[in-house]
Amino acid sequence: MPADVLRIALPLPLPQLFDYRAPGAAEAVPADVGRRIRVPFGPRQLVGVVAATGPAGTDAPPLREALEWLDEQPLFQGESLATARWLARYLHVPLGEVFATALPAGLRRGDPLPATAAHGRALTAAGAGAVDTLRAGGRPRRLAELLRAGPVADDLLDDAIPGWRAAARGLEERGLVERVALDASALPAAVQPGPTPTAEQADVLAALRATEGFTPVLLEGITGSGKTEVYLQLIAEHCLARDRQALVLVPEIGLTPQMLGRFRARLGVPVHALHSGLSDGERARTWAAAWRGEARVVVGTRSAAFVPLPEAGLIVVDEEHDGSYKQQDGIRYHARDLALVRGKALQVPVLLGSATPSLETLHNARAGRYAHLRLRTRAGAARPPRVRVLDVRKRALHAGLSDELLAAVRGALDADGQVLVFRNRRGYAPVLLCHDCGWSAACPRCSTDERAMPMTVHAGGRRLQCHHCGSRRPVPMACPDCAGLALQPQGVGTERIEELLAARFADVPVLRIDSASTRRRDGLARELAKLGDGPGILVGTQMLAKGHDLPKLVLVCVAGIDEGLFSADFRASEKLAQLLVQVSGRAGRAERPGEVLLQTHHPEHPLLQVLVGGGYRAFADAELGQREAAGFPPFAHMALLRAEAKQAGAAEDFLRVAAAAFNQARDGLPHGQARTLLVSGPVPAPMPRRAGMHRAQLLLCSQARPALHAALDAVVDGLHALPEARRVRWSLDVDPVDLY
DNA sequence: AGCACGCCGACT
DNA sequence: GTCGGCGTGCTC
Repeated sequence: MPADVLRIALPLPLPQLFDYRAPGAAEAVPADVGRRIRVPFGPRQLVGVVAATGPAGTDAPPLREALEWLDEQPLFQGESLATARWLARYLHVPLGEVFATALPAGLRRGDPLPATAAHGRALTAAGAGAVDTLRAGGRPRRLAELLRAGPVADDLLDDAIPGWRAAARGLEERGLVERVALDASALPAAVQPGPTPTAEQADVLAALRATEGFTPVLLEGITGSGKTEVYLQLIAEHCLARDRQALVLVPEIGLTPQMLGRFRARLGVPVHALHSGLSDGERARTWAAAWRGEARVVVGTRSAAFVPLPEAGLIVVDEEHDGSYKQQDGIRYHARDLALVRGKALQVPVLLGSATPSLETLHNARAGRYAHLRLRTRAGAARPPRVRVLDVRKRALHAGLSDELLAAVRGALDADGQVLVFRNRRGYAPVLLCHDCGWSAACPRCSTDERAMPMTVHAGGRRLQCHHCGSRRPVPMACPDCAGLALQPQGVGTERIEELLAARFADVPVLRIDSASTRRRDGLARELAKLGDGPGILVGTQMLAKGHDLPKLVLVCVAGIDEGLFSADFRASEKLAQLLVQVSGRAGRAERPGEVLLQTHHPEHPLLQVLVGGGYRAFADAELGQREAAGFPPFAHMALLRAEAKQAGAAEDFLRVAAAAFNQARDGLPHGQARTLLVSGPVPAPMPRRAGMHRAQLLLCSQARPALHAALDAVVDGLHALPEARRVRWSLDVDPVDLY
């Protein structure tokens, strides 16, 4: 009988596994599944993960031998292996790409799993007797004195004695100091006591304590109601006290040093952060520490949804509605949905927290699939902000701001308060227009069928930038069409608002916060520190909707949301409502009452009426009704096949063939299911030309998830082999959030 | 994907 | 006369 082969998942956009002989003429055994391995692949080498072992195919040519094992133990095992398989099937992407996405960069490249035991230094017996012989005041002496009380962790030494490593090396050579591994549980556990839970928090905690096994819970709590306090208590009780691990997912801009500090101070165990600002080495170490069960609390952004949890006790998804949980390129997974699938497999509670739950989650809660707990009052003395809609029709506007709004800003500053001015447009002005001939600056590489995309004016009016492809050029001296000198920036972006406010309120600091000023991870904290405690103004985009606490913020002004009220995207209303509620929630967190001004030309718009009159719940009720009537998610399920090509027409050609295949697959479905599957397109993408590529898409929609997935199962693998596929870049987005 | 092979335009 | 453009094909 021929020996079994290794069936390996490789990080390639190909649907199949690749077969190899085990390295060194060894047997391939089932225990190899989940181990990383280096293999030759054509002229290069790749790192793959063993997906299965088994007999080689009958017509198989002689197989190549894999080069080397990279792990003794499988990195994927049990739940993590099952979840990777599930995700590959659900998203219809190759398993190898899921493994690659689940691993931090270092491990993906083939680095060994890093050591994670915390290390420290200790005095040897000889060292203990020799402390007083060292030169007083010198670094070796200070180090030795510090170690007299017992071993000290390396990272604590970093804080205590800068440059201690050189001193330690000297002492180690003389046999006075040694490097020791520290038991994580032996680290000092200085736990800061938390506040006494409010009555509401106590009720919620009681309900959560009663959960057993997999329990999805929506924790709907208004801003300031103390959701984080509930997470902390639950982690302490449900995980740490029972010797289990906790995973906390936060949105990209929610993971601030402030919030990590709070976790660290309260939990008394090492809290591991996982986010894009870390080095590859740090990410790999945290992943390894979680894999070994050493990391008891992991707080991270989207990709942290993949960390192994061999001793899982709880998963928290904070701000579960946040768009940053959905990966928008590569394998397009949703971290919240992944967390739910893992919670089910791991048999642990999954806590979804938000002041403005996504309609998907609300729908699930209402259908009884999730428990639904609420926090309706702000903790402490804080009162909810007063919201006023400012009708600015026929009013004079200065950089888009009305006199009434500016007067309110003055009032707030005079009362020693801070003000946030929110505008969802970056740059100086969205359009540059020639007042003489009507020419406007457009991006040469991006356009819809009807019109080229306008370029945004930046840098105080000196530069043009395309927000779709990023291309830049200087603002021309004269109109390229008529040579006139009447080029005028039209419309208002955050830069222009900043310019006006800085001129009007020269006595206070005016800070603009946007993706440019906050590229670095600590950028936001740095910027906000400039504001201090005194009166001042923040101008910015949705980056300001969450993140740092701003206790002195008394007034939030929302300027120019009118574009958002009339967007074609079916999720635009939901996003706008969430944004308005989130940004409003920033006002008046401390003892001062806050005020919110919504400046609009459409005060009668139903979204504003419902939101201001009945709050987010009323909005969500109304919106869910409309989604149901229109047959949109969460009452239907979608998949979007996107394609782009340099050649005009190639994307459509590919999608036409795909559409035919989907229609054929639909005819093979049971009648009840087939009727619900709708194949629409191919149609040009909402931005048919972007960065020089021609783009089109095909939308699949069904009320029955099984029908949608049956069609995808039948078609997607075959798309790889289509001749039409060779001329295009294509990708499938299951449960798309954006339809473009 | 990424890499090799292969067949047509402007350079030392 | 070659360097290099990217179309096409293949990877256990």
